[in-house]
Amino acid sequence: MTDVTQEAHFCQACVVRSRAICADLDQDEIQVLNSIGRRRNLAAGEQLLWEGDEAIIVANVVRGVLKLSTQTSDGKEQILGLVYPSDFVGRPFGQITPYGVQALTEAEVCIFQRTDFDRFAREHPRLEHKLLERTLKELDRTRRWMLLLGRMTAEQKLASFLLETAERAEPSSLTMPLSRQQIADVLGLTIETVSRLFSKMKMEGLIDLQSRRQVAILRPAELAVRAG
Amino acid sequence: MTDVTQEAHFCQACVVRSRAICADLDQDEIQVLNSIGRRRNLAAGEQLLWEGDEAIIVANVVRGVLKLSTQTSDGKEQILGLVYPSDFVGRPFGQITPYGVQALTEAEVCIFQRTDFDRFAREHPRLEHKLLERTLKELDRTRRWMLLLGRMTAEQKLASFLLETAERAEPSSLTMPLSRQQIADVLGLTIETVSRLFSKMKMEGLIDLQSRRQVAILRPAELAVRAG
DNA sequence: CGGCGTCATTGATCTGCGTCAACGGCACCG
DNA sequence: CGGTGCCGTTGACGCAGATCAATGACGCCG
Repeated sequence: MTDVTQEAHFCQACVVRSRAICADLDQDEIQVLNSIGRRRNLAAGEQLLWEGDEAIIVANVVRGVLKLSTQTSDGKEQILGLVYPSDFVGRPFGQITPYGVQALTEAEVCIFQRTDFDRFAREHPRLEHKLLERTLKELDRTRRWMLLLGRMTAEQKLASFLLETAERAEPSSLTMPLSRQQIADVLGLTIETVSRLFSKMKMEGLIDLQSRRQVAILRPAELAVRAG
Repeated sequence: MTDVTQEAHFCQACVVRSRAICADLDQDEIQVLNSIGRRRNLAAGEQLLWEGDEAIIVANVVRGVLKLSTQTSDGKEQILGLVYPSDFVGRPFGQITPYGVQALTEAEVCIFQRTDFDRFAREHPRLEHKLLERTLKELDRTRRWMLLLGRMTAEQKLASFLLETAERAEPSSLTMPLSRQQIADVLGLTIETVSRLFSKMKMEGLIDLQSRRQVAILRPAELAVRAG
């Protein structure tokens, strides 16, 4: 077996193959894509891309959770997006990475040189179409988040966040990939406010906190009411 | 002359032709696109799309300014984006319009049935590519806006907004397409806070207010400092 | 097991912005 | 010209959430 076939084989066994942008590609195309990509493991906390750097690479997420984030000149952070397995990160067709990308958990990504990826994409309309649909969805999600940031109270923000996070995870008891500070950075709040709200919601029986990262949603309907 | 050629002729004379997503299309393609689109004038305040409706149409903006907006269950509005000539509006490849679209000024748009447009786009990779690049840029812009909404003070927000609006318009004296309330809805503030900040900035000599809609930026550098 | 560092919780206080209310200015219209 | 209505401005006040500060709960490592 050559290296390429080995890698192609690897690609076919890829756990996110059917959900990622590569889903529609045929056998030959996958092999080409494979030859320009490579796997990389990231430790929790490891930075994949730095805001403002040249946009050298793009990637598919295979395992783990990453965050996209930026900060104000005085250092306050805002998380712009969370990225889960099968999601795509990076800025194709752009010179500059407009936000930082960092692993929140141990993670695995499938990396491409941006220029290689751009060329491949332009030659494969089906891939570009997938990427377009994904980008449009991401834009919708981001705009919903804007409503949250601009017009919701702290309680509405946290309730919305918990419900959305729960959707991503297995039923009932969910393990938060985010620390309190990171949740605050997602919602445009401070860590103290987030912590107080967790305590309040626990006291009111909406949620249970088995440990700091283990949250159980006890009354989703009531939580939805709080989310507004 | 048939209707089609007339319309094709019309398209070539289009003022946004070179900047809109149709820019890369050749003569024949333009004619096809033309045959499935039509012009429409909108009065200031007229609604083009309603949030939550079926996504029936998409459009290019030819003239005027439109807003994309949504609201919380208790009626507070958040403007999600402003759309200028040559920009694209609507949700291709989606079932539901995720936000309302309303003309802020008298406007002219070039409308397509979404299903027609989707089909055309899938058959014309160059158009899809344009649309992808545009969507990626819009996503970048939207994410920068998230930082503003989540982490900036009222003054930083307004200063940023004024600078960005000035970029869009002719040098020096700019005519705001937005009312005070709409500016507040863009920035996630109240009309009173916006009004107070305008007064404060005028008093400090940063801007001049010739009339309610006429703003002149006197000290852009200082404004940039305030924007953070 | 104990000491240390990190993260989270909780309390006390402050403040930026929202809320409520009154007023002012400009356009429009009879 | 004066009335009417909308939009914007300004002031007084209150509160949600930020800030400042202390304490608590874990995990880690020697």
